[in-house]
Amino acid sequence: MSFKEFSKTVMVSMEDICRDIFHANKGTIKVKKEAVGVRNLINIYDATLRLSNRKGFHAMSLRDLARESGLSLGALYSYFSSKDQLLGIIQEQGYRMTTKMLSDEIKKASDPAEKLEVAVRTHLYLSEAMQPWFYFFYMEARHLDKEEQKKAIASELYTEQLFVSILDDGIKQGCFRPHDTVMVASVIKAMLQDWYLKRWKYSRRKVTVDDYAGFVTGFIGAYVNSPGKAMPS
Amino acid sequence: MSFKEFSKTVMVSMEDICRDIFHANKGTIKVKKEAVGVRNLINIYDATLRLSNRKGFHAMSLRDLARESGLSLGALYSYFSSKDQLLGIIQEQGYRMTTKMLSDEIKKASDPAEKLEVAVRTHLYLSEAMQPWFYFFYMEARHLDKEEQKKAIASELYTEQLFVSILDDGIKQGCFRPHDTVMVASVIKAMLQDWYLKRWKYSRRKVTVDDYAGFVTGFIGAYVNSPGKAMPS
DNA sequence: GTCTATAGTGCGATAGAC
DNA sequence: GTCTATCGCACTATAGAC
Repeated sequence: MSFKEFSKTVMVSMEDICRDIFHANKGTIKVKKEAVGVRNLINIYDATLRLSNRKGFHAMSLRDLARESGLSLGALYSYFSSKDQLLGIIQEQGYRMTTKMLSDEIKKASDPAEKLEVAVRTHLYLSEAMQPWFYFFYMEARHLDKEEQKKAIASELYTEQLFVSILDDGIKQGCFRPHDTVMVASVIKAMLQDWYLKRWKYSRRKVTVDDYAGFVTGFIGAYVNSPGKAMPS
Repeated sequence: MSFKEFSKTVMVSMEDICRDIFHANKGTIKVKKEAVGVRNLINIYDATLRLSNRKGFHAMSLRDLARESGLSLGALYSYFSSKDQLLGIIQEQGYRMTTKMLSDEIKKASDPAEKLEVAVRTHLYLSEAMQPWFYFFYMEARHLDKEEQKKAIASELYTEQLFVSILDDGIKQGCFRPHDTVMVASVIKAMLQDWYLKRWKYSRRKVTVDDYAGFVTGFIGAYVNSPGKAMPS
């Protein structure tokens, strides 16, 4: 599957995400009409990601946000109860959505080698389609309160664990050579994260997400695949 | 060379760094006595890194910094002319020092395979010895003004280029198989950065920097080394 | 060289009109 | 449901005593 195909089938629109959040946070969102609420949430989150990813969530003032989203300062408070809560809502919704989509896609594959490639591709495609969200998750995680930081860490470890399981299975079934699966999963995550953290670099070089996915898959394969068991000199 | 040996021979003390900065910024630093100046710079930068890495540079107030460094608000302004300048000083000095140390160490090695391993190890050891600095460079780069952001990008690309050159040489000399050296250098950087960005994870797992260096070297080797030219299934 | 006190600014959050 | 006006506070930066 290429990124283009992925976009058509799996693509979640900003509107879907915001509708989800709208219903999940009926307690704090004072606006009752879905059409109005969702439309404004789109504006608000969109503006938040744009401003935060430029200069940091903390450096973004609610006055900035009001201007960029087209709402007034007062109106913003109909959609969240404090600036910190705004941060929390965006983060938490993000984990829920991305971990779910990743697990769902992996289940579709059968043998470990295929699962590994699907997991890599899906993660990259997701982060490509939702780059501002992923960048935000990574860079703003430390501004969460203690309780929510735990969720961020859990999310990181959960994704990593998906890769560990695939690798362990592959070794058991003999299609991967034995290796330290936790370490390999760690560096796989590092490579996947580099894609959305350094987008400026890859864009400049005209490396597409499909190029990157192909390269990373091959790079991992050279280490884990069993056939040429020859170790480096 | 292990990290322990590296620490003894190459280790730069906080004091050396601060003495460098003290002399390089005589213009803005109002204190004239070196002993006093350097001692307080150590306190200030140490406190800045500690507070910033916990909750972000922007979220750290100068009142926080005064408390943590043991100086008064007024005294702080004898060591920098604005909060933004403090950020700039720490960043710029960091690039200067780290790129220099990295280049110097690489020059000592002869053949490409050895150079590659030395570059990986040196980068990891440096970031281990100065973890708060490296974390700070990465996370606060976007809060720099435009001029200084260019320097940050240049620094990232310079380090990457060191790896590209080593890989290109290795291919030319036949000890590495032909491959996309720019892409390989990119993911090498991603793996090196993961070490200081996710220290909590590796500490928790009791992975030492020597463990990580050995693993990463082997992981790269599986892809670039020529002997077992067998490509994955 | 370091302190305390404070000027001046811009923030998050709220109240109440429409 | 959205607006404008404003409160109280915390911030960066400076002035002037010691």
